[in-house]
This record gives sequence, C-alpha cells and structure tokens, in this order.
Amino acid sequence: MAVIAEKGLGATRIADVAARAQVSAALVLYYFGSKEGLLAEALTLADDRFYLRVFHDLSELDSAIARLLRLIQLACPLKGAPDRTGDDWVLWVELWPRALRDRDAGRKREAMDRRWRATIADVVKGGQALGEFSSELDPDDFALRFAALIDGLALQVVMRDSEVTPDRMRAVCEEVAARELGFGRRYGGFPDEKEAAKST
Amino acid sequence: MAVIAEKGLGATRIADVAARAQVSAALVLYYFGSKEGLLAEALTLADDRFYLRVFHDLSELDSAIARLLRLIQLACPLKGAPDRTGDDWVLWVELWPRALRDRDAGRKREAMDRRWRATIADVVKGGQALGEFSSELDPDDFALRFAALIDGLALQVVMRDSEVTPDRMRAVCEEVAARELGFGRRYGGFPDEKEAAKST
DNA sequence: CAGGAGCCTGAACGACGATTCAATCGCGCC
DNA sequence: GGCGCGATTGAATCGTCGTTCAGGCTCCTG
Repeated sequence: MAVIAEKGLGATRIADVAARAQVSAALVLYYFGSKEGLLAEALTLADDRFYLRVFHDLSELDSAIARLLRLIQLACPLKGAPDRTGDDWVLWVELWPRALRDRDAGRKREAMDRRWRATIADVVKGGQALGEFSSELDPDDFALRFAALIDGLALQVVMRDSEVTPDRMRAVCEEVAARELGFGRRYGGFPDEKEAAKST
Repeated sequence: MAVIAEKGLGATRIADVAARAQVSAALVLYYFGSKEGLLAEALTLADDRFYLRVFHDLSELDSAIARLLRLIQLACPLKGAPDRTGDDWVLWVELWPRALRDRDAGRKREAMDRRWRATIADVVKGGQALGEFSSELDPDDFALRFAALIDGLALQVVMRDSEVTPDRMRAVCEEVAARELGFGRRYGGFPDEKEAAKST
C-alpha cells in the first residue's frame, strides 16, 4: 500500500514492493501469485482498513453530532504526522482509473462508496431519532450530496491545491453539515488530537 | 484522446494511437517526439477544448440562471449520443493520478480547476449584479463548494454507479444551486437538445 | 525533368520488468 | 542424525513496447 501510494499503481514494480519488504521479487510472486493479485489485495486491504477504522471510531461516540464530526475528520486527507490518512485518498485516486475498466475493481469501488454513503445516512438517521438533527431532510439524499462534496474537496486537498487546505475542507464540511442538518456550530467543537489518541 | 479514454493512460500504447489514426507507430513518434509528449498534448488539448466550449456556450446566454444551468449541463458526463462529454471526465480521472506525481500535470490540473471555479464564481457574481441571485452568498465560497459537489457527483456518474445517474446528478446540482442562490426552480427549465444544437 | 524536402513506413534494436526455475536454506519430525 | 517440506533467492527467460534507422514515396520547385 505504501509503495502504491508513493509511486502510483502503474509505476509500481514488483521489485519496489520486494525492496520495501526487504525480500526478493520472487518471494512476492510466491505469495501473491501475480502482480495483478498483489495490487488487488493491496487495494482491498486499504479499503477494509479504512472502513474498519471508521466503524470502530463511530461506535465509540454516543452523540450523532460527534459522530458526524468524526466522519468529517476521518475523511480529511491529513498529511501530518498522526497516520497517513492522505494515503487512503491517494490509493482511491489510483483505484478510480482502474475501476473504469476492471470489472472487479469497479464492483469493489461501488460497494465501498455505497457503504460510505450508508454510513453517513445512518449517522443522520440516528441524529434525527435523537432529535439532534432536523427531521425535514431526507438522509439518503443528504448522504449522496455530502459524500460527493467530501470526494470533491478531498480530491483538491490530496492534489495539494493551494486554495483547498485540509483545514478549509474540514471547515466547509462542518458548515454545510451544520446548515443542512440544523445544528449549532461549535457543539463542543471538533474532537482534538488528545481525544482522538485516547480512543486509539 | 479517444484511445486514452478507452484504454486508460497506462494501457495506451503508441501502436494503439497509430492504429486509430491509421498510420504507423513511427509516424506518431515523428510528430510527438515521445510517448510522454503525446500523452501530455492529448490531455492538455482535452482541457482546452472543454474550457473553450464552456466559454463559448456561456457567452451566448444573457441570463445568469441560464448560464448556471448550462454550466451544470456541461459538467454532467452524458454518455449519450450528442458528443462524448463523458470522455472528458474519464480523461480527468486518468489525469489525477499522474497529477499527483508529475509536476507539469499537477500544475495544469490546478490551473484547470481554478479556471473552473472562477467560471462558476463569475456566473454567480453576474447573477448577483443582475439581481437574479441572492447577494448574501460569497461567490468564491459557493464556487468551491459547488465545484467539489460536481466533481464528486461526476465521479460516481462516470464510474457508472447505479444510484447516481446523469439525470440525478443534474437534478441534485440544480436543486442545490436553486436553494443556495435563491432562485426559483424551473425558470424556463433546462435548455433542451434542440437549443443546444442550435448554438453549435 | 532533376533535385530536394517533407512525410511515412517496416524492420531492427534495446530496455525493462514480470514470471519461471532450479538450487539453497532452515527447521521440525521420525 | 537424516529427511522432507516450506521459504527464499539469484539467475535465466520471455514478451512487450518505445524508440531508432535507413530507406522509399510524393510533390513542389527551379
């Protein structure tokens, strides 16, 4: 995953992966069968890891607003120290062209996206049930729009667009969420690093 | 451009392009110097064409609302007959991974995006000046959000996500625009094919 | 009509990189 | 202690392109 994120899907050679793992290229083939297999496993592993992390993080929060804010935080490609969240987005950018033509990759991408939208929608539904969010909004509609917004912003961020920093992305997402879902801003603010570390 | 859209940047061989043009592979190199040059020119040509088309189309409309609706129309990847608008999005998806690592590609992508956001912001400013749009909105802020929304939705559409059809994308974009900019829906409706053909 | 300048091509050439293979190594088991 | 088996590797092998090259074709010009 690290090598793909660094070099790109197309430019990733078996020898690179082998070098990173400090083994021979032949051994990589021994375990993964082929380059295709290697790349496929890496990409699905990345997806699974991300979703697992989201699922785990969200289940620890009891307020829907907190869950939504965490969702936004997890979706922002930070290139800082904590972990390489930006790598996830790089891998997705790499995955997209492949998903256009490879049937399996396409299915996996669609499943991942559906899961992501469903997660957003679930958080919204929970918030509506708890009375934290306005009930006038259709959760699935909102999820579609919000997921698209996040994708588009994250794309700029991961491309290092100087006008769209991670901070600005987070701010925009929070504003939109607050406006559409009708909850006040700074509801205890954004979970800071200390809090995030505690939960890990 | 057609070959890249069909096969993908990585899988595009000089021989493919040559075959499509019904010439020899050597001739392609004769004109483009190298594969890199060929791909770079193809991608920039695609960008320029799209922007020219946008610029031309918008300049023919006198209502800001009509311009905004046309903007939305042009951004929707239709895979129908009219022209291959979807190809543009495929090419961008191909461009993104390259832009992550190739300095020139990155610069071009950022410029393209900035131009696109500026176009949106200009339409909004024009509409505010004409009194068609609410003046409370910051045009640049809106442009950032709206461009991201379009990117995210178009991504799903071009990936053939069964839940995000071109029609739904258009509908979502129009709703968001109408709501945020404060103009009534169905202001003369959406320019239909006849009208679009006339302007070509 | 001869000369030359582009235009165009088929046939090498070479590099690169995935895959294969035969040989070695380490180690638990009889 | 020898055996067998999985792990591991260096060294081929083999295909696939990008690129180069030497030459042919066409058409314009003097």
